[in-house]
Amino acid sequence: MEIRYLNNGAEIMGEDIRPEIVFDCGQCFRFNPDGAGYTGVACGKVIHAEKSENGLMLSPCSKEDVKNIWHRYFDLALSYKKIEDLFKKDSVLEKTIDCSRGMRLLVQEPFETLISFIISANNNIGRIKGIIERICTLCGDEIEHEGKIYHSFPDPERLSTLSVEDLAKCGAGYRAPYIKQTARAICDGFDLNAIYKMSYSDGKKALLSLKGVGPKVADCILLFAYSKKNAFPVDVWMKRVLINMYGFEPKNAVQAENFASEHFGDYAGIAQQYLFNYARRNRVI
DNA sequence: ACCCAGGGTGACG
DNA sequence: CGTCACCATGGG
Repeated sequence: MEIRYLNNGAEIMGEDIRPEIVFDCGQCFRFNPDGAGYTGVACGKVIHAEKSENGLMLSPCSKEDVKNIWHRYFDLALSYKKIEDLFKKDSVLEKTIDCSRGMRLLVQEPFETLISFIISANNNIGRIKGIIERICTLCGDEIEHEGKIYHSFPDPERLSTLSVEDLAKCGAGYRAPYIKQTARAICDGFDLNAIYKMSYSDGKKALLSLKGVGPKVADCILLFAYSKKNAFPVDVWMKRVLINMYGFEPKNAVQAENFASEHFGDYAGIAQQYLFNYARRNRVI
């Protein structure tokens, strides 16, 4: 992996990273197609990512931004080439590689991931994005980018200024009180940073104590914010994958962590994302 | 009108 | 421990 710095951007080379896969696979909700690439807000900054001749161009992006933010956010220390080679050994997973090539699990901020996946419950990705956007517009910080105003995801204190009614108006529905209560719990001292150091199962136990967080949402947070790659979230799409592609009985296709760790090893969570992406894009039913 | 979406909660056995 | 009705919302 090599990085070339230009006037206003940084070009990531040596890893096949495809914005339309990374930003439209259901792991994050704040990026949208823009020109030849995607623009979104993460870590309090607006960033545009698009495929370049030699790799992935990030802009605006200084050398310091790469060092302090994007190297971590895009998990650039991890090469996906060997991982894809491993995936080829599984005949089902092998089928997902073509349509998921260029995938990369992001390392997102815990609070944003927590609230976003509370909203995700029994919801679809389009609506989830809309709800989050309206919440950010209400109480996030304004960020100007190329003449447009974007909004950061609010911190726990700012989100707590919204009432349950405000959240409901954003479209959160019955999840509004869950968001309110969980934001309050973080303000009152629930330590999201402590989970970085916890094992997968201890982290899951901690997250499950928060309102609106069940097993699946906890797995998403552990995978997408804390990089716990043994997390294996099972939603309706993954149930279909487990039943139709791996021969699960429907009643057993709820929790599959043990199967995943035995079957996919250290990269179970990444395998999950390849499978999820494949199922959604090919309408596997 | 009905069904579905990156499910969780609370009640009841 | 497992099961299950119920939960807002909007697009297909």
